[in-house]
Amino acid sequence: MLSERRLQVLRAIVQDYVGTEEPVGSKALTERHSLGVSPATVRNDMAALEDEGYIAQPHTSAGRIPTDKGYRLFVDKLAGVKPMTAPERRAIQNFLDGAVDLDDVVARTVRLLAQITRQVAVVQYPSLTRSTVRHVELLSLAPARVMLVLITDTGRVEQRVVDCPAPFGDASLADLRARLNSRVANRRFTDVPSLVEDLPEAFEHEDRGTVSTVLSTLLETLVEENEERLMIGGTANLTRFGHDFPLTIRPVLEALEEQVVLLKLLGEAQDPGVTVRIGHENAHVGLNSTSVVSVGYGSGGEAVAKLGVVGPTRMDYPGTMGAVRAVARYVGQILAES
Amino acid sequence: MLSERRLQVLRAIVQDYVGTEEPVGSKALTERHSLGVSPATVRNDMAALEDEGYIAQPHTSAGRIPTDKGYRLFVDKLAGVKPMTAPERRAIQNFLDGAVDLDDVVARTVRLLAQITRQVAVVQYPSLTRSTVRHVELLSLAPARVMLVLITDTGRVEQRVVDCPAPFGDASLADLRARLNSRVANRRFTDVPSLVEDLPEAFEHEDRGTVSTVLSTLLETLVEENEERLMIGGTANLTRFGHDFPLTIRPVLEALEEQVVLLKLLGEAQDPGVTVRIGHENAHVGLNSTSVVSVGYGSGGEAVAKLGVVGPTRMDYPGTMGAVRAVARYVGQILAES
DNA sequence: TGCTGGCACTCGCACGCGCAGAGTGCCAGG
DNA sequence: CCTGGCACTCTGCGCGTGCGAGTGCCAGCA
Repeated sequence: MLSERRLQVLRAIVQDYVGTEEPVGSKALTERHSLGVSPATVRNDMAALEDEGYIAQPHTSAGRIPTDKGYRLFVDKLAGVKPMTAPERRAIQNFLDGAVDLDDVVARTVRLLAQITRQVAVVQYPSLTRSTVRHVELLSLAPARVMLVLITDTGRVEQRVVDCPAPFGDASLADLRARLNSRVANRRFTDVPSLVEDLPEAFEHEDRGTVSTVLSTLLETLVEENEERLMIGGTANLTRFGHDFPLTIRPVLEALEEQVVLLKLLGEAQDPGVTVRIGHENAHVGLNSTSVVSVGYGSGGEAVAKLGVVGPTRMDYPGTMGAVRAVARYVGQILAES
Repeated sequence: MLSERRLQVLRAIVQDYVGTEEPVGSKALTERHSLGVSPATVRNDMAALEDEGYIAQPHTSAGRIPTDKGYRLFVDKLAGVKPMTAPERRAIQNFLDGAVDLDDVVARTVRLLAQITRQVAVVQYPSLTRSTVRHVELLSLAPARVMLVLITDTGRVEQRVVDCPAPFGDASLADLRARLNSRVANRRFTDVPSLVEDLPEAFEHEDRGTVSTVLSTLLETLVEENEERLMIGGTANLTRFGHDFPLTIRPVLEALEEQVVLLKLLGEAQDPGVTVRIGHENAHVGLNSTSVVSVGYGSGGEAVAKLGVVGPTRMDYPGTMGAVRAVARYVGQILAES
């Protein structure tokens, strides 16, 4: 167990390193933080912290930098979430209030997050699986061709063109539309399958094939998790990463383009609050030198999607966590209103 | 006017520089290209080319590199478009054929372009203004709230929520839907305003306000050019840019995030064929060290949107132009089929 | 007139060196 | 258990040097 002072030393190291981006030595520490002890004592503490794996020195006779483990301890025990100031909160709200539709909300959120955290922002579109159906619309494109439009409570719209096995009359179409909506409107996606199960039986024999086809397309759309989209922004902030560019930045850019990777990354974080994954805690190797700060957001009490930022492990965790949390909160509000 | 051989020398310089990324000297030139003359002669030619501003030397006693003007001449006069090979074309087609909807087509196109050209790919979504209306759908969300869904012939879907000045009955809604569609279905966006102008007059006085509101929202959606979206990919390829990273890459990333900038960039290119903008020909300063190769694509004979790549001025122009043209062609085919 | 080989010249770059500065570990004393 | 002192170890930086690539120019030749 580490003594209280040693924890303070670790905290000071993290803070200084985050600020200066340079390895921090014992002397500088005692000067900037009033620890009440001499550099020599701090050196002993640092040696102990290094033994425990919380800090490391890039090379002999350089200062120390925190390890992933050190950051982890810092985040868990040593630092709270720094709340946004009132003006900041107002600015967030104002900026998001201008959004006209879902795409715009997401786009603005990404910009905003990237701007306040000065890092790469990732915002997942409100997920289909957890939301409810607002409306299902069926349009006849051709005698045997129907367009299915699904509108969710978060304002998201998905459309699919369905090729029917047989021509389908407008009357039948209207019938199906009405029955479908009366059953599934305002129901959760997960409930839909059982709700429409017996729907084909209500139709003439000749129409049943088409109805089944439409229904299965609907169900596919509902569960199609890999259709989950996300938007990223602020990649230019990656240039503030470090000095050893190409090697650091490249895998990160590659990982960011793999939406699957990002979705998985966000999905893994199951905490109700802000989740932080530091360095090697990220499964994807390209992100081993980054930290991901994410949180769920949603229109009601429940989270329908995630958002977060990707930045260097050397980041301002309290500030970033505060920003992420605040933005998520306001996005949730916006979604609830619309 | 430059002699034939001097043009050949310029061509050789461009080709070598693109290949090696290093300033090319007179000796290396005569070795790699059979120009039939000695290095000394080539040196004289190079001096002439430099006087004319086609090439430059980074510092005295280094080889020459092409200037923007040199690339321009190369593209205009010295190099054709290198067509894709048959296997490459098949690969493109196969890859694009798997797409399930418009988003998927665009996403696949971006990946594909980025992969073949090894540069940053930009694909504009099929533009609203030039396409035609396939269907307009109206859904009642609440008594005085209507959702407007616009479906275009390219498969694009736009939706807007309209707050009505007065409650609007389901019968009126169905009426409006029917009238609207009979007038605008399969018409070009530009024709829509005049087609719906007198529509409110067909309704009861109490509904006219709502009808007007819905119509003006529809018109807004149609003309809302800034809603034009685009998708970019392959940003990781920026890391192959050069050695002096942060300075070069940062403004490019920033420019890429400014969709407005990119849209303007693509919009400026009005050529029917492949357009190349080299270095300082790009209005945006962040892109002064890049070249943009773009081309229009579309489902019919007419271009409905643009796509292209952004890369270093030192790029393989013939190959890139060939790839861009080929991809655009196949995307057009896919859109026409669906 | 235009091409060629030869030659002197100019730089940029990589290398090696030495020095200063920062930071450490250890130890003896309070 | 803390502190001041001391010897030690690195890294980064400035500097001078040598090398090599590449050039420009010139005189000779077809």
